[in-house]
Amino acid sequence: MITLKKLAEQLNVSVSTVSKALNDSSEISQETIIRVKELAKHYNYQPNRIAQSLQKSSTRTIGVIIPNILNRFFAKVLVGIEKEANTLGYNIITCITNETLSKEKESLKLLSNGSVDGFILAASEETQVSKNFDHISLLQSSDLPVVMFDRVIDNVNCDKVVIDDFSALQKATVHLIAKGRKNIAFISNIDDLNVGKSRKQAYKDSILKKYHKVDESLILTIPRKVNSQDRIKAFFKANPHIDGVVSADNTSGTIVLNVAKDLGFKIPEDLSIIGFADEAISNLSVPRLSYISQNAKQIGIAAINLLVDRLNSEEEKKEFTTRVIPYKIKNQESL
Amino acid sequence: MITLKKLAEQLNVSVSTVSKALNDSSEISQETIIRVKELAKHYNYQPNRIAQSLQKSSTRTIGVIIPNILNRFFAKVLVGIEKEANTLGYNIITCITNETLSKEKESLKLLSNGSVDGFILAASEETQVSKNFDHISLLQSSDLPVVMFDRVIDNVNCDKVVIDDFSALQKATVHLIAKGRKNIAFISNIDDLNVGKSRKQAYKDSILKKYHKVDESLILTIPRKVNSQDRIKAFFKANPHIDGVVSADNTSGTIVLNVAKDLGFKIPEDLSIIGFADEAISNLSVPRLSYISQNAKQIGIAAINLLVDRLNSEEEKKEFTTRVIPYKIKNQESL
DNA sequence: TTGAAAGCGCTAACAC
DNA sequence: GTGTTAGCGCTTTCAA
Repeated sequence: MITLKKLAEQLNVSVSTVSKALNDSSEISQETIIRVKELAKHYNYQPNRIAQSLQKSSTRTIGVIIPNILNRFFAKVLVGIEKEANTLGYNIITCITNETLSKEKESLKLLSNGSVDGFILAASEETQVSKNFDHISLLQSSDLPVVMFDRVIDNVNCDKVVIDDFSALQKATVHLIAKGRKNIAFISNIDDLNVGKSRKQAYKDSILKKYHKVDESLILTIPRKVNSQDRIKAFFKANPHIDGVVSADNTSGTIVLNVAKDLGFKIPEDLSIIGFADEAISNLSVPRLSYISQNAKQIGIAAINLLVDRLNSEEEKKEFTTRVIPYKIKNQESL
Repeated sequence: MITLKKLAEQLNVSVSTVSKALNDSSEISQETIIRVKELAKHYNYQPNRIAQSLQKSSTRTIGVIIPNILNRFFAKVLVGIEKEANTLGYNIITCITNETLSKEKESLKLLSNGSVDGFILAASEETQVSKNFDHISLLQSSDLPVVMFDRVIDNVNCDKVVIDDFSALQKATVHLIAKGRKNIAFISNIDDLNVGKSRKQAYKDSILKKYHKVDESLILTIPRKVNSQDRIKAFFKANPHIDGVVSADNTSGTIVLNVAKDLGFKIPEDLSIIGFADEAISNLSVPRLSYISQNAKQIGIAAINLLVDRLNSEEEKKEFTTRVIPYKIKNQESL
């Protein structure tokens, strides 16, 4: 590895001269600057990032803690974070908690030793269920800023990025009601999560408002890791009068569509379906699934920007903000 | 941030004593070790990783360069890498090239400045198409080891992890032939890639061997970013005599199944389908898609192990190895 | 215009 | 058993 010292030796100048020259310091003569830069280029010199980090006590690296990268939503958020981070001159270290509290704790601890300048985090399922947030609150005292997204925790004081889940589900449900659907089911495999609860409540409220009662038998909650297809098939066989479905998660909308079709439902004539998804998921079924788009990439971009803003703010203890990213309802084929 | 120095001041001993005590050096008395450790625990002392990295010139961080995290295969490989890396005491910095050569070059360059100890890399589409590999070969000279997986490049000399694509496709095709299928189509949205080419060739060879000629009109290659569903629908309308499909990628199998069903095909009676997928994808359709499983997580685990082995090998220039991870054909519902 | 020296936090060889 | 010192590669103050 080529270092300042080696360049300095070759040029018969001091290390500090080389350093200054490479940084275009006004202290150094043009001539020297050129000589130094030429040699540096010749050896393809890159300043050692670790040394810079130590010196500046700033790593320009962000820790991103995510529950599950196989969930397209999180994968997309990560894409947004990574891309925007790069343009801002940051790298990201990714930790996947696999929805466990222990890995979440460990990841925060392991990276809180100078490895990163801050965190972007979506809480794991286990964290939300167990209501154990000390490891996150504790970060406040280490002056490592945190931005939470999607899986945010009310009790933790930090910048946050969310979508308005409640309103999205309300709008989707009202959509189906407007189509004249009377037996609208709600299907979710994220009933443990805050977002899941909020989405369910929005569904219930909308149904209640229109039909004055909620039929609990039309609510299907599927635990993670259980085979959704079998559950959904049984659910439809038991409730053949269903004429609308609102899905609260990323996968069950597609499965509902295909299962119902297999059972003889015409879509959208007999059954309207809407789920959380994106274009690629929508494209997997015939007809294409109508969906609520969460603008996942935007969420990621907003998160990293909030974080970097805070890193750059002169410690002046800005108020924490919560940014709400707009959602969109897209594609009418299954409505 | 609490440092050795601060601990040393409080304890009225030297920094090196504290350092040695925390590392259980035999030079230090039990009594001191206990005193030091207690104070360290009290302050929740964590050694600064950046300082350690600088001192040891080893970061215990791996750069992972991936074309597209929204592709489930790569997401799964990443899960494998991340988990295994953590057990081995490594962090990973993830870069997503979005299938571009420029981002791939930039990522390698940016991380080759001491940020990481080595790389795990799957080449981008653009890299493979343009046959521009200098940025990868160049790493050899910087003693940063590389392990390539899946999208490997023959001309680059390094450790590699792959599956036997040729054999997998052969086996899948022969499977359909054995079911009596006579008009077997091949569908791929990865025709640009080496793996895509290899899979197509295996299909052709198998068909040729049995039926002595290949009907090129039964081969559908879809460029990335084009809407697969429309293409596949048109393809089936133009070729209603198709009775078998081998899909070379992660998504078209599901789309084929749903499109064909929508056009009136009974599956698997009228049409047998097999694709590259995993359980979750398979589960999205009715009947469930039969699939070739690439054991993506295993690929990731193998890659990080190869890399760490090389990092630990005493520079003795071990031969480069290529590990072939076994694939499996799973689920018979759509066959 | 250039160089010497200190220091970021840590480890390790070498004194004492 | 403990302390001193040097050094990892870099930036930056201060002196020349």
